[in-house]
Amino acid sequence: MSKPDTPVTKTQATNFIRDIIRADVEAGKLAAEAVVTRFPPEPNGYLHIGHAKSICVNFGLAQQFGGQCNLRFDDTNPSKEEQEYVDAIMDDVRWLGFTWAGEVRYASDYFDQFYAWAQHLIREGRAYVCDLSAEQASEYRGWATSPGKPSPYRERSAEENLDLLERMKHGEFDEGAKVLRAKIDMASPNMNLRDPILYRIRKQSHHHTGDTWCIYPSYDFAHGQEDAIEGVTHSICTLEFADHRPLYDWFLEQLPVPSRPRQYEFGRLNLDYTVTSKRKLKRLVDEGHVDGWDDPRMPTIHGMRRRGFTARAIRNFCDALPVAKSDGVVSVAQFESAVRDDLDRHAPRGMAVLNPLKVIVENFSEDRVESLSAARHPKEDMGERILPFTRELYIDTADFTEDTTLSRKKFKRLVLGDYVRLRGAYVIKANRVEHDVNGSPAVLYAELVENTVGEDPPEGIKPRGVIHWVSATEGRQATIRVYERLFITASPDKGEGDLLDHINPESKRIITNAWIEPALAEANPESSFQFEREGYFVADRFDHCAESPVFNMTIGLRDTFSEKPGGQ
RNA sequence: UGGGGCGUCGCCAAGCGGCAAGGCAACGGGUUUUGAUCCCGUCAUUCGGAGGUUCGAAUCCUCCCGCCCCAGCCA
Repeated sequence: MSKPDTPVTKTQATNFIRDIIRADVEAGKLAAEAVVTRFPPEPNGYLHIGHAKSICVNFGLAQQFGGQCNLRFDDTNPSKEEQEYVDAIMDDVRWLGFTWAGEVRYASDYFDQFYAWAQHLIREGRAYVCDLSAEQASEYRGWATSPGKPSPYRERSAEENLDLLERMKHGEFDEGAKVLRAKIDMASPNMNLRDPILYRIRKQSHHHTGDTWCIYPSYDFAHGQEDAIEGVTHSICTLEFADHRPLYDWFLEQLPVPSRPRQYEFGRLNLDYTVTSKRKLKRLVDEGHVDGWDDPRMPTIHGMRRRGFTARAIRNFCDALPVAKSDGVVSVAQFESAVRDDLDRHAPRGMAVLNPLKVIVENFSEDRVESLSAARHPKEDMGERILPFTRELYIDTADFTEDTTLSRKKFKRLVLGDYVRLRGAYVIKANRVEHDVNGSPAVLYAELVENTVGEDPPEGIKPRGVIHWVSATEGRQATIRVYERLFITASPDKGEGDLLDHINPESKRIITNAWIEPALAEANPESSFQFEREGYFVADRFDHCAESPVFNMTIGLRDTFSEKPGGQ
C-alpha cells in the first residue's frame, strides 16, 4: 500500500485524545511504541463515512506514536451479524490504506475466557442468573428519576447460579427465559449500572463460532475485556458510550484481567444531506431505493469507492477534522472540497462530451486524422496523450447557442459567426446550423483557423472561450452515470415524516450516448479522470472495459458561474 | 423534575485570565487554451443568557436557557 500523502491541513486538527496519549507517554505511563488502539466494528452492515473517521482516528493515533492498531470484530450478537459484512469491512480498511496489527481478532475468540470470568463474578457474589422476562426486567429497572427494585432472583446462591449458567450454556432453557446479570446497584442514577445483563440465550448459529454457543455475552460484558486481552491501552469510542464507562471500568476492576485499558469518547462524524445509520442504510438497500451497498450514492465506503472518492481524499478529509467531544454536523461541501482537492492534483485530464452536438469542420478533409498531443495534466508531469482531430467532431449542446445577444463575457462559448478555441486543438468559427424536426440544433458547420494549434490566432480573431470536444469518428461512445445527492433535505433523518420522503428522485441519471476521447476508453477500471470543464469521473470498477466504457461521475467541477443570476 | 455530554462566524472549530487561529461556504479582484486550479483581499468590537470576581474574562464563580445521549435479553 502506498504511503498516504501528507495531509493538506495547514494547521493540524486538534485531537484531545492525542494530547492525552502524549501526556501518558510523557508521564512515563507507557512507551510510545506500546500504544495500542483498536477499530472494533460489529459485522452487521457495511462501513460508512462515520466509520472512516473512527478508522483514521484509531489507526492514525497508533501510527503517530509508533504503536499498533488492531482490527477486531465485536461479534457478540449472532442474530445481526454475517460473514459478508466481515469480508466487506476488512476490504474497506485495507482499501483506506491501513494495516492492522497481526491477525484479525474476533470477540468470539474470547468466549471461553468470558465464560470463565462470568463464573468468577458469580463466585464473588457479583453476578446472578435472573428469570425475569424482558418486560418484567424493564419494570424492575425503574425510571430515570426513580430507583429500580431488586430482582427476586438477586440473592441466589453461587452454587445455584453456577449450575444455572452451565445449563443455560448447554441449551436447557429457551431464549429469553434466563439471563446472567451483574449485581451492582438498582438505584444508580446511571441506568447502565442497574444490574446490567452479561449473558443472554440465543439459539442461533454464529458466523464465526457456528453452533458452539447458545449464550452470548453483551457488549458491556465483552468490550472492556476484549481490550484488556489484547493489551489495548486507549480504547476510543463514540460519545454515546460515555455512560457505559463506569461499567467498563467496573468489570476491569472486578476481574483478573491481564491489562488495564482506558476508554475515551469523541463525537461521531455526521454529514448533512447524508444518512449514517446502518439500519437506515440497510433499508435503502433492502427496499431497492439504491443499487446495493456499493451504489455510488451511498455514504458507505464501498459506495464512495465506486463513486470515485479516493481513499486519500477520505483520509485527508477525516484527518482535517478535529477530534472533539461535541457532535456537530459537517457540511458535505467540506468533504467535496477534500475530494476536488485530491482529484485536481492526481487525476489526469481527458475530454468527454455528455450531450453531443455534431460539428463539421468544412475546411478539414474528410479522410484525414491529425494526431494532436495534449498534456495529461496542466501542472503535474503525467506525460501526454494522443488526441485525434477529424472533420467531424462533437461538442456539448450547452456550448453552442443561437442567441446572438449574449455578451462575450456572459457566454464564453460558441455562437454563430464567432470564434472559440477547441481545447488542445484549433480555433474554429461557427458558420451555420442545421436543425432537427424539433427545431433544435442538429449539425453545426464550422471552419478552423490554420496554425492555431498551440498558437494564438492572428490579430483580430478573439475566441470567446475554450470548449471541449471529441472526434466523432475516432472517439468512442460511452455510458456515463451522473449522480447527485441521494437526499434533498439537509437532515433526512430528523423530524417527522419518512426517510423516503426526502429522497432525490433525480439522484441517478444514465447517459448512454456520451462520447469520450480514445485514450479514456483504455482507462483501467477504478482510475479517476477530470473530464475537462465537466468534473471528475471514475472508470467503473466492475462494468468498465475498453470495448464498452462506463464511467461514474464522482463530482462536478467547482462552478462559480452557472448559479449566478445571468448565468445559465 | 435522575445521570452523562455539549453550547465561540452560515458549517466544522482553535482558545485554558491579557484583549477572538484555521478550514469549508460566501463575496470582491488577478492569472489562465478547463467559467477549474492557483493567487490576493473581505467576512465575529464578539464568544447561549444574566449577574459576580478582576486593572483586565470566551476563559474563574453563581444562577438560568438550549441541544444531544441513556429506561434493548443492540452495539
